[in-house]
This record gives sequence, structure tokens and C-alpha cells, in this order.
Amino acid sequence: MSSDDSCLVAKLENYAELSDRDRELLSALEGDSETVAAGRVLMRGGDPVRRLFVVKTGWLYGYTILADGRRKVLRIHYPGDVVGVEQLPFEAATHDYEVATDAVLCPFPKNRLDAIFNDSPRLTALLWSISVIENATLLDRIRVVGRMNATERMAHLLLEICNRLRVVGDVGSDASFELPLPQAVLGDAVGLTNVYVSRTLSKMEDEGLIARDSRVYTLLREERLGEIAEFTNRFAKMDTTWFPQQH
Amino acid sequence: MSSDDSCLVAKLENYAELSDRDRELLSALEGDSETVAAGRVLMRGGDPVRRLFVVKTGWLYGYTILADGRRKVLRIHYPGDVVGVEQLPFEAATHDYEVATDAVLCPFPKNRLDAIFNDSPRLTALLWSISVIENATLLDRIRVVGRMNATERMAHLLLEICNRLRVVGDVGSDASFELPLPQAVLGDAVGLTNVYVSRTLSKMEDEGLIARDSRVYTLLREERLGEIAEFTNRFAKMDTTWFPQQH
DNA sequence: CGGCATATTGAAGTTGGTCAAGGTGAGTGG
DNA sequence: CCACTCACCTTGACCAACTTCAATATGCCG
Repeated sequence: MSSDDSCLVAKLENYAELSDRDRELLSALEGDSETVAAGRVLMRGGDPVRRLFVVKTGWLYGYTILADGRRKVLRIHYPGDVVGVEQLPFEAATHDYEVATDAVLCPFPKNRLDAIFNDSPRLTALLWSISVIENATLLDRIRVVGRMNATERMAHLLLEICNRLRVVGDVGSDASFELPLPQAVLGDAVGLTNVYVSRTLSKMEDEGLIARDSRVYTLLREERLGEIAEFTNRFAKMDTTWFPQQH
Repeated sequence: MSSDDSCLVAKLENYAELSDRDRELLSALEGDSETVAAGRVLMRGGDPVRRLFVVKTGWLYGYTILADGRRKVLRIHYPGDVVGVEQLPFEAATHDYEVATDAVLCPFPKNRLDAIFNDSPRLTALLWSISVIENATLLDRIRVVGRMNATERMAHLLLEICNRLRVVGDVGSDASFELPLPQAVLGDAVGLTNVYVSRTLSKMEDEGLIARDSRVYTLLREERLGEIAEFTNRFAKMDTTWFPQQH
């Protein structure tokens, strides 16, 4: 496989120059690939975690189910993501993962990361940075879920999804994109019920903020949505000045 | 300063063996220290971020204020924490930080991290792991705030604080500890109002779950609280088997 | 002693949850 | 090609949890 068709390499090159060696190290992670069907549970909380996954295509999400059945989606993963970094320091998975759409994943054992740690401090810093940025989106999510009302929550979620998809080019120039997740999952992501997600999206549609055609969403007034949700695109820019020098 | 009185070194040594060189690298980060008075704002969202801080003593927390004044505490920082890792990839701070109690901080420029990246892949992996674990506590927080009721939220918060403090030994054998944050801040942390925090804590006290004496809290039935909140102590154990070898 | 921040308690108001009924659309089998 | 199913979405009526507003209490520090 050439590194040209690696969405991970493409994503990382947005932020910093990669050496040939770096590209080689990353390609090694995407060696094998495996197809997983929509609806499959990739991993369960408590399972031993020995592998990470680079997502080549498809969507998945991490979630937990509370004792009484309430469910919370913790993080949505998009093409180009490395799934499992959040499990690195744990012997057993902290939560479940479901594959939302048919997906192509490239699994690799987590101890293969040591090649990166040993050979490329710079690439290590870059991967860490990506994980910290995703972290920042979690802080945003905490802010949203902890203090915002339903419309603000949905606006924020749609903006985040739209901007994540833009990184891999899956968004039209009119800010339209396919969102293959059912409303119940969107609700689980932002802490609302499926019923109230429906009501809220309908209201946003009535107000001309968004349009929907089955599961294709269009952000008609993206700027306004940004104000409503006080949205910041965390992936816009990265500070790499502190990175260790290539050597 | 000897590394013996470094809470950062102490914390890290819980999880993996450190070489003399590692200890040296870490001590370099805690060279200078600076005292900051309770109530001071350490950093504001938008400020350039050039330094990280090792917390030697004291509490601080990160927060954001929404346009209409609603406030959300994003993360509480304890002694031994490295504050600012979450800002590494950003040119400007993503949110504000307030010092909650008089604190001693050791600031160091973020580009001094490259010594660690270059010289100790193993220490790099360890620091990354710590940041991923903190990440996991954020996921827990999202679960709590997104799907749990007031009692469950407060139970979870108290357990998390108690277990974080245990790492630095600030908890009595009867599970009692000083919690110097006003109830409004606790509410901002879990997405409740100060009023409802008061009601909820009173109710928990009536039920014999906790006891309070001014700001000293005792978890009378810690096990039961753990069930209520479905709490997991993320700092209990770390998988270091995948770490790059010392070389 | 006075002032200020914090905590408690009560009463009334809202947002979103719950329960339930119906509608829509894609996929399947006859 | 139609009927059946199943998953998902929508809408209405009622309800509960938490918020808001307001008054009062407590406690610390000058």
C-alpha cells in the first residue's frame, strides 16, 4: 500500500511535515485491513486491549450502558482516526465500541508503537498532539452536555461532525453531509432522548437553520449555528513549534 | 531540589520504574516554583500558551463561561498534576484556569519537553499514558453529566476527588478529606446549580451516605456510593507492557 | 461588630423525559 | 408486485427533575 491512500498520513500531513521514515512507520501500522459490518460490536468494556485500529473508511463510536439501561455515546470516530489510543494505558477496555456503518479497519498490536517512540520523537509528538486535540473536543462536549440546552447541543454536535468530515473531504460546498447515525445515537452523544432529538431537529428545520433529506443534513446557516453553540473547530490549527527537531 | 519531594516523580513512580536520567529530566521541569494566591486566574482562554505547570501543592481548575454567563468547570487539577498538557497543540489557551486554593506551581516552557521526547521514549510513553488516563476520567465525566441524575453525579464527583487525593495521601483512613471548593464550583463541575448541589448533598447526608463538617467530607458508605455512581478508579492500575524498552 | 461569601430552604416555573400511538421507508419473501 | 416486518421517526399528553427567584441563615475575616 502506498502512503498516498492512507487517511492517517493525509491527516497528519495537514499539521506537520513528515519524513520518509515517518511515513514508513505509519504505513506499517496500516498494513493489514479488515472489513467490519455495520452493527458489529468491535470491543467490549473489560476485554483485553492488545490492538489499536486505524479507521480507513466508515464510522464507529464508543459508548457505555449504565446499569439501568441508559446509554451514553462517548466519542464518535471518523475515517483517519486511530481508535484505541484512549485505551493505551489500560489492560482492559474501559467501554464498548460499535461499528456504525460498514467499515474498513487496520488493526495493529499496541506494542508496535514502540518503533515510533524510539525512532521518531517528532512523530510521537504529533500523534500525542492529535490525541490531545481530540481531548479538547471532549472538554467541549462536557461544556455542551453540562450547561447547554437541546438546540445548542444539537447545533454543536452537527458542527463538530461537519468539521470532522471536512478533514476527509466528505462535506459538500453547501455544508451538506451524510450522517448515518440514527437520532437515538445522536441523543446518546449529547445526553438527550431520541424523542427530544426529533423535536429539536424539527424545530431547527422550521427555523431555517438546517435542512434534512433522509440522513443528509445541510447546515443552512452555519455561522448562526456556530454562535448558538459557541463552537470552536479544534482541528483548525496546531502549534508544532515546541516539537522536538527531526534528527 | 531533590526528586524525593517531587509529587510528579512520586506519582509516576507508582506506575513504572524511572531511570536516574528520567528523574533528572523530570526534576528539571520542577526547577523554579512560584506561589499563586487562591482566587487568581492563572490563564485565560485566548492567551498564548508557552508554559506548562507542575502543581506542587494546591488545587486549581479549568473552566469556561458561556456567552450568557453559565459556567462549566472542565477539569479539576490536583497536586502532582501537570497542568497545560491539554493545551500543548494549541497556540492560544482553549479555556480559563483559576487557582482555587493557595498553590505552589512550577512553570516550565513547553519546548523544554523535547528533552524528554528525544532522550526518553519510555518517559514519553509514561507521560502520555497519564494524560490518556486523565482523558478517561473525562469520558467518565461525560457519561455522568450526560446521563446521570443529581445524586449519582455528586456521588461520582466525591469519589473521583477522594481517589485523586489518595494518590497524594490527603485522605484519612475513614475516607475523609478536605474539599476546599464551594458548592457552586462543584455544581459547575457536574452540571448542576449551587442550589441543587446543596439539596442533593443534604439528602445524601440524611441518607447516611456522607458526612460533612464545614468543608471536610467523609464518605460513610464508600462502597454504596460506588454502586450509585458506577464509579471506576481509573488511576488504580496502568498497563506498561507496551512501553518502549529503556535503552 | 460589620460585611461578604457561602449555604440552606421554600415556592413556582421550565425543560426535557416518559409513555403511547401512528407514520414512513427499506428490505424480504411469497 | 404486493404484503409483511422491522427499524426509525414524528407527534401528543402528561410528568418529573432540576432551575430560578427569593428570603434567611451561617461563618469567616477585617
